[in-house]
Amino acid sequence: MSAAAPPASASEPSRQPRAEARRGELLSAAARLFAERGYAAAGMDEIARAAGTSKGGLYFHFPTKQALLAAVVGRAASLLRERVATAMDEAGGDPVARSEAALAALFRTLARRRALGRVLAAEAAAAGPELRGRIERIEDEFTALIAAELRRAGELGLTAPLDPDLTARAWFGVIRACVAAWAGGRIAAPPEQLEAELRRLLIRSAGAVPPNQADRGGDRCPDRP
Amino acid sequence: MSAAAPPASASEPSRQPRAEARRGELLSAAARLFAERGYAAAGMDEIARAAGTSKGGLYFHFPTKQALLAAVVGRAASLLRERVATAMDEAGGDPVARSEAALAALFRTLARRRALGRVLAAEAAAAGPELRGRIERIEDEFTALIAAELRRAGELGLTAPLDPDLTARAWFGVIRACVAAWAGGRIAAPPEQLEAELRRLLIRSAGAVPPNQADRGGDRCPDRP
DNA sequence: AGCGAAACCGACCGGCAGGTCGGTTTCCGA
DNA sequence: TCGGAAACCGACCTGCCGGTCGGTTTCGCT
Repeated sequence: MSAAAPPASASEPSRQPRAEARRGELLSAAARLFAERGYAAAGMDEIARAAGTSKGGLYFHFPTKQALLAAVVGRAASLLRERVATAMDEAGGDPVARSEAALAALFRTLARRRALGRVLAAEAAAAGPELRGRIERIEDEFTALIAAELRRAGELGLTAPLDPDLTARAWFGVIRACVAAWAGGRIAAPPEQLEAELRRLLIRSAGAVPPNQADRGGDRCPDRP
Repeated sequence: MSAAAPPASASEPSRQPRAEARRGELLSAAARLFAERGYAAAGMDEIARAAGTSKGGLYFHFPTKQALLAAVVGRAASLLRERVATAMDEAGGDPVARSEAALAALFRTLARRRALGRVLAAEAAAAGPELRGRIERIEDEFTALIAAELRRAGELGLTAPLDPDLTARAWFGVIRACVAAWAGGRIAAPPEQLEAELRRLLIRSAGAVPPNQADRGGDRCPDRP
């Protein structure tokens, strides 16, 4: 990865970029099939076919099936990371607002691409302990991100007394469960409405002052009409 | 289950009861191995060995591997059903108390036998669509149970305005996520403390009056010191 | 054009695990 | 004691799927 690197001019679809693009297609197809039929049930041949290539072509890019799954997971994690970071950046400095933004970004990203959620939530666990460990690490990462905001919010007196880590974990669980139920058609509401409802629920669970009312001070009962 | 039933004297380990007992052992071993190594990775021979029997003996009781998993899931569901029903019964008539009790029973049962949770949460999804459907049905069942209480509580003015179904779903997700994290050693707190913290969190998320304060009337801010 | 490497193909292999089956043991009722 | 059925055993079979490999096409570069 040292000598052969071209000048990286973006408009030149030479060797490396082309491979990269194919790699992406393969990952998409793999994610879809892993989600639809499960890790074990999705065959390498099937995945290759679905991506418009062959088994050999697939094995040219990924040395093993586990590596393929790991790549799928890694890419999903990167996407989530990026979306969440952007959303938190745009939310400004208020920790409650930042938490809300992070959760919303998580929700939207997972809701938009249900395959991603399924793979992260279930399939990866069935592929051996090391993958399971990686998934847990990713979950811990986002949990810690939110917990940090919650801790700050608590110190500022913006929430009820609570355990930030546990609360963050709980929130993550809520997002996952609701996205899963919604993706499975077991919640009829449109995603925007769902998101709004969830936002209220989560904020309430922290006993938090909604960010747009924070300047009003200590009123802790925002939900009373 | 109609003609062949013996007089059911509990002290007679004749044919049927003996088989039933072995069946139970097989189910336990299967649950443990499915949880530990995953559905795909756990072999029938291995399961049989772990239960102190042989492959043939195992196949005498269960026609196929999927059937075995289905039985494991079914038994887990029965256990949960029973525990939750009992807890709700004992909680009396107050819908908030009943919800709390149901959640607590869910939490305790899942926390006590982590294998059960893993199988329900992850492994079953990897074993084909029909099993996945059954799991979803079970989840829906408990969700509906809690949603009904929440709806009643809402009508009685004991909660903030909320969507009962969504809230119940969210609660279920919280339980699952926290039990999973705790079972994985990623939450250090002892289960009792965890349970208490979760209880507070969930009640707060509904904007509910804690049941022991319900008679005091409309005060909706229980967490204020 | 033509060369070399990257990218791709698909027939084939080998092991593994789910499922089978004939035989054996265990147990109960008469 | 004995007959027969339920319960159990484990060697064997078989299809499937992850992985391999020699060959072929595509592409960039000069």
